Amino acid sequence: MRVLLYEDNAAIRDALSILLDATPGLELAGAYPNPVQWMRQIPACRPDLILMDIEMPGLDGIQATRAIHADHPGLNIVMLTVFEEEDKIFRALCAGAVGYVLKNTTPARLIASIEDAYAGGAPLSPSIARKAVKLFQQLPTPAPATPNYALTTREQETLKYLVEGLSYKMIADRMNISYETVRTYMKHIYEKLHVVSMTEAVAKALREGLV
Amino acid sequence: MRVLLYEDNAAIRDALSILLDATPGLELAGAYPNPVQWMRQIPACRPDLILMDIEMPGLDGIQATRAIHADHPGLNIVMLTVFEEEDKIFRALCAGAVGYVLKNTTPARLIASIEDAYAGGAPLSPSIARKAVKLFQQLPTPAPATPNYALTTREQETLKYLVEGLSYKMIADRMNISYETVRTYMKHIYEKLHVVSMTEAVAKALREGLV
DNA sequence: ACGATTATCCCCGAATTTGGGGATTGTGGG
DNA sequence: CCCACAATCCCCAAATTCGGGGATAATCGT
Repeated sequence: MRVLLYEDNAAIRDALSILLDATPGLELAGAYPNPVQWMRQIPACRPDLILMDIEMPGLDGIQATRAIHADHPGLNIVMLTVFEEEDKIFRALCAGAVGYVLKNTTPARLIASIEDAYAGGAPLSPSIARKAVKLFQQLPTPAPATPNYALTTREQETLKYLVEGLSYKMIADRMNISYETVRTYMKHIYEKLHVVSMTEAVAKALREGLV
Repeated sequence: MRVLLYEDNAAIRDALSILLDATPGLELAGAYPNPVQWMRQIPACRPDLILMDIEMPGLDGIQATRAIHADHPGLNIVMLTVFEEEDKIFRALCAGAVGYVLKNTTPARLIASIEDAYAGGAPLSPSIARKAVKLFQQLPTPAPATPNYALTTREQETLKYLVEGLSYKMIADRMNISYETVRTYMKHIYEKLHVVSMTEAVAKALREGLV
């Protein structure tokens, strides 16, 4: 299996080059500090898999992944990075990466991930996998099926203001009713939503689009 | 760790019950042929994790997952099934499952998956992981960059529990730190997020995917 | 016309949160 | 070696929320 490496840090690039080349079954097809020249390098190196850093001067690893994936749909691209932000994970996977491993991964695991990707798997560092799964949960639900909590109009209004971060007093003010009435509505909301605190109510309202 | 099992096939249910109960560190909180009565069973069994079959008479495992996840956002649900269709995988993960393991998994791997899920991982059978990643690539490419609030690890944890609806006391308990420390973290979170109340913090965290 | 529901308001006591201080370790960088 | 910063804990006082009562008036459906 031929591996092409894009990594701007020379020390890391060299270390990985040695590691890859020393591994039986793997062959270092090339190693460059950035993927600007990928259009020439890929045909020249004929890699089976690309290890791609995210932060590189010249051309962003995610953009490069998108471009390469569009041009070579069957080519496996694995992101190799220190970033754990959901945003980057999401964009990298959408761009066509099949794996996402963190740089603190041990050499043995890194090799395993490469082989995993080549074998049709999806190597994701554990913490990454969890974040990726969480991203699904934020997606527009295929089958809405929003439960009916039967909140009255005023209760819904109250909940809306609560989600905006207002306190009981401020809500009372905004709705031109007394503080006590807000309290009453909140009690009803808590019963109907099966929650016992403002935070739970806000979380439930946002997650289920009640606002 | 307490595990609740929903599986309609009596033979499989019994076998898994025995396996789970025989595993050190695991405790079988309950085992039922379907999740119709989950509203009563979950408070009664107080599980840390649920193993959920997909095809069950009475109530579909995915729908049940959606409902349970809406009501108990912090509860880990792992799908246990024979289905490998992308459609079911997608819907299950969107519904709130954190893992998806196939029934041909060995007992040892199944136990490992359960522990993985409880530890905050996302146990996916290899072929499932690849399919899940492919689903991302079919998605539109939105996702603007999220601002960096520079929350420390512990502050992020605190925020996560806050979004789950826990009080300061409960968070202190869960994180094995004192109430006062939680207070300190909350003060920092408020400063960094530019909010002044729990509700605002929760709303901001959810809306900007900080959790 | 009667019961159910909605919208409004009130009290008390207990629990929780918030703001504004301080303090002590340990760690990593310059 | 010193400084910044993360992680941990503490106190006080004020503001806010929560649970469990109760009450009045209007509306609505059968």
